[in-house]
Amino acid sequence: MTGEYNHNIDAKGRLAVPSRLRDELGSVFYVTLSMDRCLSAYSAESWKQFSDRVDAMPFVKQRKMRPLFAFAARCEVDGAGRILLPQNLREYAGLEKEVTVVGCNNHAEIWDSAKWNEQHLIEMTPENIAAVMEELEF
Amino acid sequence: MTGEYNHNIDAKGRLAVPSRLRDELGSVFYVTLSMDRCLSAYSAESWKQFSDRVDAMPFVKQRKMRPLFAFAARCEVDGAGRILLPQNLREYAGLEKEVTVVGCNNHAEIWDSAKWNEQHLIEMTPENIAAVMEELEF
DNA sequence: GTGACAGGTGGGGAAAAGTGGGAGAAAGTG
DNA sequence: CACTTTCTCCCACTTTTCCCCACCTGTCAC
Repeated sequence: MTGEYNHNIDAKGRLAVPSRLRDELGSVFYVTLSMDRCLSAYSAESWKQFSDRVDAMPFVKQRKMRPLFAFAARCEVDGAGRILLPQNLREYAGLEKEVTVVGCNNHAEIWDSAKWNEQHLIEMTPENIAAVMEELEF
Repeated sequence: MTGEYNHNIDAKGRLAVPSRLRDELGSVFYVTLSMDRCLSAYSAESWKQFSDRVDAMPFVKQRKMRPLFAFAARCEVDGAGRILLPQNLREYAGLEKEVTVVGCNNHAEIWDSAKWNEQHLIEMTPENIAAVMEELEF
């Protein structure tokens, strides 16, 4: 998944899934908390991979993963290509109205646009790109 | 199972099963004690897995598992999608009226809402999420 | 320039979920 | 055996959700 997409959350908490990402996310996918106070969306397939992996962990370690499930939402896209984001997730990520959806290879991230713009500035410098490629090792 | 759901226990000790979890828990499931003074609900299927596993343990070890069975309740959901929580379980978890049901991948947890809100604050910080994902290596 | 189409946005109404309470059945108690 | 208490099934009400339709806007083709 690639690209940056600006969308608005409407009064009911609905967010349009960018059409370019719709195929890759599928008609039912999962959204959960992520670092940097943003949300991450995973296709049903990669969510299953993830949850199977947690299932295989020892009991005590499973408990630590609790927040990732407790605050995850199973989202079904409606006829107009939108999902309903639960209020607790919106609050966590500080989503009010303007939202940026960011393609991140195996998942998509959902940011408050203002917050993304800050992050964006940091990440989009030649210096940072150089640093990133340094880490690539191939 | 995913998500956070707030419900009220009524005067008769009944609790509505969140509709999003109903399919996964099934029409008959098991509720028992858990850590952190909350209750855990397991689908009939995963309860059987669990009890089979205990069955396979050496006798002396089985005895230690006794409380998990002694205080477990087999719950049947009624026509309105509710279960009846036995008083001893409610007392253990300090459930009065406001209750939060939390999806935890392979089971659901039932918390007193006030207690969950405290836990919630700890688990839902970006720092904690970052630490959790660190452990995942996903 | 204009029409057609696709993507995105907004809102109303039917359906479902959640909540509360009453009456009859069952179980426990003196 | 009578009485109380608990459980369970049923119905009614309120709130929320979600499904559907309509509109708006930008893009592309002609």
